[in-house]
Amino acid sequence: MTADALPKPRKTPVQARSSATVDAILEAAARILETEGLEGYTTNAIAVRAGVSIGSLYQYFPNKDAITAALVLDDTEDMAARMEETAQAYEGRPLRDSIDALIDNAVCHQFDRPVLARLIDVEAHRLGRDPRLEAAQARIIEVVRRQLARSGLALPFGLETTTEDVFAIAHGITDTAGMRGETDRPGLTARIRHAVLSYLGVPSS
Amino acid sequence: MTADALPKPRKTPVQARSSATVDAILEAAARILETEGLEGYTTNAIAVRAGVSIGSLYQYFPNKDAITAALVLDDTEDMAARMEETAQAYEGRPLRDSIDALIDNAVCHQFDRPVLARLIDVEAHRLGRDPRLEAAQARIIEVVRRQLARSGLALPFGLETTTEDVFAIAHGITDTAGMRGETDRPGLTARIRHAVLSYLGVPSS
DNA sequence: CATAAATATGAGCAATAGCTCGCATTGAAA
DNA sequence: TTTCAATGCGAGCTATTGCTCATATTTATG
Repeated sequence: MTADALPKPRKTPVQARSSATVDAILEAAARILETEGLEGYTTNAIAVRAGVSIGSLYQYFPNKDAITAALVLDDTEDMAARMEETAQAYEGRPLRDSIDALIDNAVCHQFDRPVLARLIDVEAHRLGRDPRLEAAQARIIEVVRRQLARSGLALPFGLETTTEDVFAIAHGITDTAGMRGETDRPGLTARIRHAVLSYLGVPSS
Repeated sequence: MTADALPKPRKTPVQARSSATVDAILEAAARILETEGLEGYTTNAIAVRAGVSIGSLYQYFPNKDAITAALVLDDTEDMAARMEETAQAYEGRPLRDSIDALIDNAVCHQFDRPVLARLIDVEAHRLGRDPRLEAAQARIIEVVRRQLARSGLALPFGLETTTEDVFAIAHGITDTAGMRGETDRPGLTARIRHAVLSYLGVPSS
């Protein structure tokens, strides 16, 4: 018997094949959420689609919610990284260009997997607060807040509220379009840009 | 044995007490969704909170989804009725006033029970198409579409798309605010009005 | 090769969900 | 009052789900 008698924490992959197992599990979980919805989202189904036994799944995730939480965290951190890269790439350029690029990021992220994005959102709220997730979310918000702060615009409702509303507007339009199965991504981006820029009081191009 | 041997369809209330039972079930279902979320949303829990036996519940609803569907339909039809009343009450008045009133309706509807409103939305999508629900949704959309059509404005993206976006913008902002626990409803209404009016190209008041 | 840690397996358990069905009670019509 | 349909009841069946554990296989290391 080893020195550790705690049954709670699960193993962290150290060999290559176990990392592949974890990846396969998360990938399968995402695909099931996307294609079957919450109904078919069971641990056994995830294991089967991942080509992994149910026992292996539970060696790396203490419970089902941990899988979902990992999915949410990965998704959010990925988004944060993209937003930060985009903001840096467009540094010094006019506000309209950088906002365009950021919107394109958000649309790209949520538009080609709309069902998955929506369910991840729902589950994230159900799972409650998580420090790592909140940190990733804060990074995303910070990118936009900094853009607005540097813009010199007379913001309609203060920096915090305006930032929140810009996200809400973009999220609302993208979500609705995604659920309706719209396919015209450039058109969608144009609509969001118009909504955001007019909200900010930037004259339309 | 009666002439009808089909076990599928359930009874429709004809006496007063059974109508009360159905109401209690729907009320309990809504409250559980609101306070416990989808986790605690079980048929047995609904029956207990309604003060009704599980057997009675299944005399009026063929399955669990039928309860949810009734909840969604009631909610949507209620909203449709309010929107139509408001539109009629503000007929002839300037666009800004009627839009203000309609937004106030939507905010009022979704703001004081944000969790319930969100879950109803999620479930509505999961349940798929239903003619009666789509009819109620169409009534709501029609109210706004008519407002926009009569306004004489040069709409940014055509009548259909603009109507859809106006809803999406209002929905997005309200949803986010509701989930964050914001309590300043007049402020929220002002933000939505600004977002919608600026999107429509109406100069701010 | 020998050994032990890391990894993989899947039958099956405990808990719980949705739901049925036989029977009791209530209400209304005759 | 009698009668029967309408309504109400809840123990418990069936299916499924999250999850465990004893065991087998693979890999790293010396």
